[in-house]
Amino acid sequence: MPRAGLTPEALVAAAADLADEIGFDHLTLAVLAKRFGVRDASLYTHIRGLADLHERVALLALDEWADALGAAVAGRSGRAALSAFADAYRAFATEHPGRYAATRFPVSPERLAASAGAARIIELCYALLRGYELSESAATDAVRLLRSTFHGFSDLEATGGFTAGRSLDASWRRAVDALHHTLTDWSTI
Amino acid sequence: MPRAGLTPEALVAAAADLADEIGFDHLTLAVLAKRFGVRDASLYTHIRGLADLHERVALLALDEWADALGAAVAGRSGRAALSAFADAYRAFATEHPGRYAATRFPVSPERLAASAGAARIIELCYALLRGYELSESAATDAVRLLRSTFHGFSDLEATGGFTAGRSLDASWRRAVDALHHTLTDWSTI
DNA sequence: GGTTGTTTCCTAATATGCCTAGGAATCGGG
DNA sequence: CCCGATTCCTAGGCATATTAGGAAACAACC
Repeated sequence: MPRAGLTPEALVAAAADLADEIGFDHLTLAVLAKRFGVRDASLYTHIRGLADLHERVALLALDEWADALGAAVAGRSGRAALSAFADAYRAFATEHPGRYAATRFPVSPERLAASAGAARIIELCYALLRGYELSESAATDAVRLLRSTFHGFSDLEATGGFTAGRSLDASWRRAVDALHHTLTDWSTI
Repeated sequence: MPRAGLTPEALVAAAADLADEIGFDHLTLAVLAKRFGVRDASLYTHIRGLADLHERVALLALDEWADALGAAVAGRSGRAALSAFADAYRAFATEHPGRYAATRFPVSPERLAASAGAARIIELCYALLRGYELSESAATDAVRLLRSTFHGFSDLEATGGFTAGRSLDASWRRAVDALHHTLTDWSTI
């Protein structure tokens, strides 16, 4: 019987797709192995175990997400950049729910530092604020506010937390407008 | 050997405490049974299974949370009510991480409707906005914004998403101030 | 092309967790 | 005291994660 030709990269990519299909916490070694026509024990040649796979998927998702966010804000500034960033943020969460859930998985500090994704996203947030002229400590507060709003909305939307009949798109746009307004008036609040 | 005297209520209360200690997704029937000095199979007389336990803990947490939020806003209005609500929201999330995680567990619609907790929390959010004079659709957008910001901040804080050195309390206060400002200027944004 | 060493994948086995079936002990009402 | 109902138990099945060790495929070298 020929070999399946597994690699850590192929496993992680397939696991990320699988997570988007069935949910990050339903991601199991058995179903991942089945996707490659292989026994689950065979995966241990390429990954250390389930926890390792989870971390690798998280890092992959953070990288892909950073790419998407970076592309969205490229060539834009101020309100246009904020809006594009926000939409790319929410789009990633809704189109890749498994990957998005993975980004909240607690990755070990060493691996997180070794990978660029997470830091790039934070950096993009700070870059977003250049159009609003904030002090350093204000910028940290503002980045936390942006991330809280974006993450909270995306997470509540993904987990069915919003039940009112009104359009989620409309509420989202309103939230982004409100953030722009807040950032504009930051020093006078 | 005398009986352990289990009841669904005792099990759910202990499960909620356990979730706060070890995390909602590490909550297991084996460790819950051990806490009562009982075999895991014995729990099935009182609960239907793990999924049922998860739902019951979620409903308990929603009720307790609604109580805390209701007490915080009682007798206050406007900015003071918003601030008290926000602090009670975050305090619940940080002091009861397992219960807080449980509130995001997808409970079946029937049970959710049968219990008052979730609806009371949403209702409190709307009540919070009476001081700001918003139209009906605006109120829905505003409630979604409030919940997004509160949930996003609490969740990122709980999962270690904030790493900058600045005080989280200070950033939180700033976020609440920003929301007050947004609500005040809502119609002009 | 054959040989040899390495890597990949397999089978086998253990541990833990959820869950069901059926039996024994305990409790409470007569 | 006894009888019915309930509670808790043992035993077992199934799924998953994980380790150990063996066989087959691959690759490099003669």
